[in-house]
Amino acid sequence: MTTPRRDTYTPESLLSVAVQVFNQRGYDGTSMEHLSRAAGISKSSIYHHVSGKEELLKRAVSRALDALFAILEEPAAREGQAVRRLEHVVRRMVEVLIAELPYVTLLLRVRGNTATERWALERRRDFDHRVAELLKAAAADGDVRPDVEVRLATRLVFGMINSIVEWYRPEARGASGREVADAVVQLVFSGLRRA
Amino acid sequence: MTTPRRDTYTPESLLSVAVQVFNQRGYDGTSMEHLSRAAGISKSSIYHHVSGKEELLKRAVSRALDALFAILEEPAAREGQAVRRLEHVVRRMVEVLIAELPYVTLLLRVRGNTATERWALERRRDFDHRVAELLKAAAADGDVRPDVEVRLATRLVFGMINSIVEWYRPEARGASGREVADAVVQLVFSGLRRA
DNA sequence: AGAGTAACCGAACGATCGGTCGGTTCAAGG
DNA sequence: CCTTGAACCGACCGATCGTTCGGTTACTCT
Repeated sequence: MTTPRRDTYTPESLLSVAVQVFNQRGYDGTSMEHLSRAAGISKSSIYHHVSGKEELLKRAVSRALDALFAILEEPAAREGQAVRRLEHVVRRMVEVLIAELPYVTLLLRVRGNTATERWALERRRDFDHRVAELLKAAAADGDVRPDVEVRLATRLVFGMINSIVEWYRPEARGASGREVADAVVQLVFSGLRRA
Repeated sequence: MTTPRRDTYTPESLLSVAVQVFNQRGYDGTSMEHLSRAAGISKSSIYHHVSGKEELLKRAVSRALDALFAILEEPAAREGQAVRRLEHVVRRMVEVLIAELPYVTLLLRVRGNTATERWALERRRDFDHRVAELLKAAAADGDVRPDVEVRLATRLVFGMINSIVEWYRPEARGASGREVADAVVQLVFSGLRRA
């Protein structure tokens, strides 16, 4: 059993600092100098823990993507009525987004300038399609209102959920993750579900 | 009457090129070299038309903000029932967002790294508050459902509307601006309005 | 105590950043 | 035709970018 040295950075703990700075300044707007100041170690020391700036980005968006894809593997997302599965996925998306807030925030802001960013965008599209198919299935069951296009509705619902990263702050106890998830489900489904 | 020389850049026509590149690569991820290549003139020539990179940003976000604030001055946004005024503002926000798509897109992505960006964020907050007060008034009238917090609902609705910039492409004729506006109003108000 | 090594540092690398400068091109107006 | 000035250019500026390197510190293990 290796006892960890005290007070020292691991790739993971360094990542949590870096992601905060990335979200505040933007990935491109963040220099390694910014990161070193925020971490309290020298610029060159960062390279002892990670291979460079892009590895930090890759680790961050991977964490977010893994958490999102895990939702689709949950039993409640795989079994039962499509509209029920959709509701579960929507609720869990909000919860995951809040639980992994800084990582998902960063994921939602990548623009595609580097190979890592383009890879992240591609995996995001995969996830979106998986959820869109759920909504399509619910529409085929006749469980959602037919007067709004499925494709359009999917995008608007994703927009509402993803926008949470723009204002939710866990430290300011305005609303818990569950309360936000309830509100989103209310708003989305009282608008979507047939009256 | 001064006849304009043909084929030459004005600050405005240069801006429309620059905003496209800003939106594709991100403001910080865009160098003057990128802009010059996209505009087809040399880097130094850009400085003949505008004072620098930040002026391009300022012009772009100003255009977006002016268009948004103009909505609040429209008669239908100032007179009548609060819930009616709110519906008008929501619909017009979608229309303005689509009409001025690249400029609003850039506005919604500023992070606050420069003075111009912080100024834009401040004006955005002002606008948000003006709309939030409309929703609050509609709630006081008893015209929106009481089981979702006004503050929370405002943010989620803004999130849905603003997310349009992430996927709407005018060239691909999927849905017209009016169709999108209709869908948003349907989704927002069939969830908001008391049954 | 001595060896091994994780953690860290300052200095410097070539590249690129936003921006400046002196000068050239070219079409309009007298 | 000749002057004028808008439009444009290549070369260059100091600063900063992400990254590398040689070396030092400090802790663990024997």
